[in-house]
Amino acid sequence: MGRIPKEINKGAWSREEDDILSKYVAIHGEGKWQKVAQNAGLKRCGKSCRQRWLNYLKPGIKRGDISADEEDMIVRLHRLLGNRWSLIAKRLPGRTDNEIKNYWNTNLSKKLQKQPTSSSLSVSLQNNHNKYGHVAPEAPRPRRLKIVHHHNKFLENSNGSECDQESDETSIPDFLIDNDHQDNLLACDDESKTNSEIPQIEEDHKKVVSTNSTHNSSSPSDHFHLLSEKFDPLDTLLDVELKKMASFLGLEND
DNA sequence: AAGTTATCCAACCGCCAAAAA
DNA sequence: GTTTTTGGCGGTTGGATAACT
Repeated sequence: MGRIPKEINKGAWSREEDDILSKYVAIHGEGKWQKVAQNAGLKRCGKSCRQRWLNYLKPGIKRGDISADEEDMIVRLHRLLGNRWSLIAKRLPGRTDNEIKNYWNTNLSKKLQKQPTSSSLSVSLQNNHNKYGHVAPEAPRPRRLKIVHHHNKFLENSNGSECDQESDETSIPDFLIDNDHQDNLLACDDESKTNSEIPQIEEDHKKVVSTNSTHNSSSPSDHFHLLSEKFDPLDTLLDVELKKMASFLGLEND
């Protein structure tokens, strides 16, 4: 890890620090956070700068007022993905993993705990609270999946620039790739939730799907997209995907 | 009004994989 | 091939504030 400067600030960021960081990133772009901290004259470690930027300063970040639809999405995604807050956050544009994690720990976990314990989710939640009321992992977390990086590129490139689908990600199971593109699947669970509530990210997704269909769309992932658009068996598909993921991660018994 | 407890959430921490040297 | 650096992630902490007594 990077060396920590002799004198670093900790705790809440001041407005001045925010301004400095915002201006620096606006000029020089993101990345090389250790250098950002040094060159911008911030007495912060690089990680702190990165976190501040990604969670609060970056344009497009929403704060507070998580809607019922977003809440519903979080619950469903958590059921599918567990505590993969970053993956969940990617399905909720403008929301950060930290915010979702906090929201889960302070609101949803309690809410679900109060509900009847008919679902495995509720049961697992009840069994996984530590002394702070936080949710502990339901199982030993697998190592991070490279798909996260793949997805970032995927989305970034889908808004006009060239797509990175031909990168060396072929070793990644298709179901994992599809798990990163389940907006349709999740949105169509409830007919009352129109697709209009699925924001820009789905538009990106649709572009990608249509792009795929222009060449060969016979891959399993394409079938999945087609299925999710034609049918509405959300729970069944979720279960199937959950099992696939669990199998891949070696968590079949969870 | 004052003290105590509970809650929220921004920020920190440690771990790890990937990239760079 | 090895070491170092960087970036990303989820868990946890602790200060601020609200709610309660």
